[in-house]
Amino acid sequence: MTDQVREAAGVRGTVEAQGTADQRREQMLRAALEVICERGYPDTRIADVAERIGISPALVIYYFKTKDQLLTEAIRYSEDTWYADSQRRMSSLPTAAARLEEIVAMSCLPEADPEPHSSWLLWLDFWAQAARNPEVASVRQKSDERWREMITSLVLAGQEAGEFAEVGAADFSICLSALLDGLAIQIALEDRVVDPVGAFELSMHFVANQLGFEWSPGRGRRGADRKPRPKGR
Amino acid sequence: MTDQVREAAGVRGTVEAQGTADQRREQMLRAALEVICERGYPDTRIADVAERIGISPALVIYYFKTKDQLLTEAIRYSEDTWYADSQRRMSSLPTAAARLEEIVAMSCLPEADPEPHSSWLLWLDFWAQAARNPEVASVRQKSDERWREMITSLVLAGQEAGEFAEVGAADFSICLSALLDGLAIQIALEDRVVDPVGAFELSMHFVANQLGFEWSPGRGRRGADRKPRPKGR
DNA sequence: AATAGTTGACTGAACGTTCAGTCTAGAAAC
DNA sequence: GTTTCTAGACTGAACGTTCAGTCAACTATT
Repeated sequence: MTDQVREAAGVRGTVEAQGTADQRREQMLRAALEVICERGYPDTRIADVAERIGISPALVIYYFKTKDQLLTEAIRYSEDTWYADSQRRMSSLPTAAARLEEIVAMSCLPEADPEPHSSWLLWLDFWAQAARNPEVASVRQKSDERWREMITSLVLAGQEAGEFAEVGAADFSICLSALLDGLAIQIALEDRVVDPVGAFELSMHFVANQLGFEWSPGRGRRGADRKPRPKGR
Repeated sequence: MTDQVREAAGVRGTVEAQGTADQRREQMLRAALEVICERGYPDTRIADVAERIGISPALVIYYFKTKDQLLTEAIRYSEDTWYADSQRRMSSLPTAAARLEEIVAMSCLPEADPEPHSSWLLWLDFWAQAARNPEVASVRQKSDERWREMITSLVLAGQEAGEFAEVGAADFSICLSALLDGLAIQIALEDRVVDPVGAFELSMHFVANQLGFEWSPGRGRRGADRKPRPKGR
């Protein structure tokens, strides 16, 4: 886990004074995200973050003036990472339908998150925090807009290509993103009746139904019948 | 506000030693909910709750052994109140469609919440808390099951009455509740593009579309064009 | 009907802990 | 030799919880 850092640092030991500082920051941001996932946003202490990467708490304050800054930047970082990742995945897929499916999969299925953080729980804290912390609120607003725009333009592209029916793209994006958020809650909270795969298929049926194309669980994607996810926690 | 207590206590001054204690509890629970809405679950201090009703913090601990107990009971209380309220509303409506509409309205439109707490934000804290607090988690699980069962049985009833098309009631309830949760997030966070009325109509279109009945915004309900909700906060 | 005993609601002050942030000074880099 | 990075000790404040005791209202006793 700490090897990522060394790896990313390159083989050369020196020359990277400026690089090193940036790496330190990222290292802390990642650590912060891990702690937030485990303990929750409000219960995340700078001492936890420091301990996780074996440095002193004072150093965390040295890099981020305050705890709040560390945490809000961590959230921003997570947000950007996720978005970049989704862009990367989109770009390698041919049809609008496939891209939409990928988006839905990213929201429902665990698997290939950006690295080890399972991040689902992060959203819950993220939302709760956005309610009172203006900084976080603006990150969320932007993130949500980005997300909906992504869906919207995907739908429009699909419609131009003749893949999708002519429904209101804006309304559809609001609907789908809300549905995915709602399902994400259940998944994050490990609800007994809403498992990731079920949520994925439910969402895809909704999408296919609304946009008027055919979709069935099997397909090229490794989707439907994955390994029987670990049940208790 | 404090008059509720006197009112509920009845005109008689004495005899109510046992009643008084229960009222105190409820008074504290309500105060706790108010504070949670304002400051958020983790930042709610027992001193806040005490101050709000003009008592000493020690008294709060006297009634609830710990802060945690106060807060979890407050959530349970809120949950039960909401559920009871929804039941009450259901019972006075004739058709399954009308009841479903009422449910959707309760999830989207502010207006007639159980009293002053606008409670939307509560859900966000509720979910975030459920992620790590087992006590809260079990309250949420039950609450969600109740909620979905309510929808399910409503759908089944509507189908038997010939109001609705024959779709899978269980899947539909998962879908609708997720959609409503997702929209609730946007409403709570006052997202620029998802206002309560828009969310309500979006949901109803979804419902009507899925269940195959006609629905248009106007109707008997005072729904669509209400007073132009206060924008900033 | 006055007195003493009992109980439950309630408070103020204090304790103990936890934690974000500061301060000082040493080590490393340039 | 100055700047950057780092750690350890420390501080100040916030806050949950404890505790000893007050006050008022009943009950039982005489």
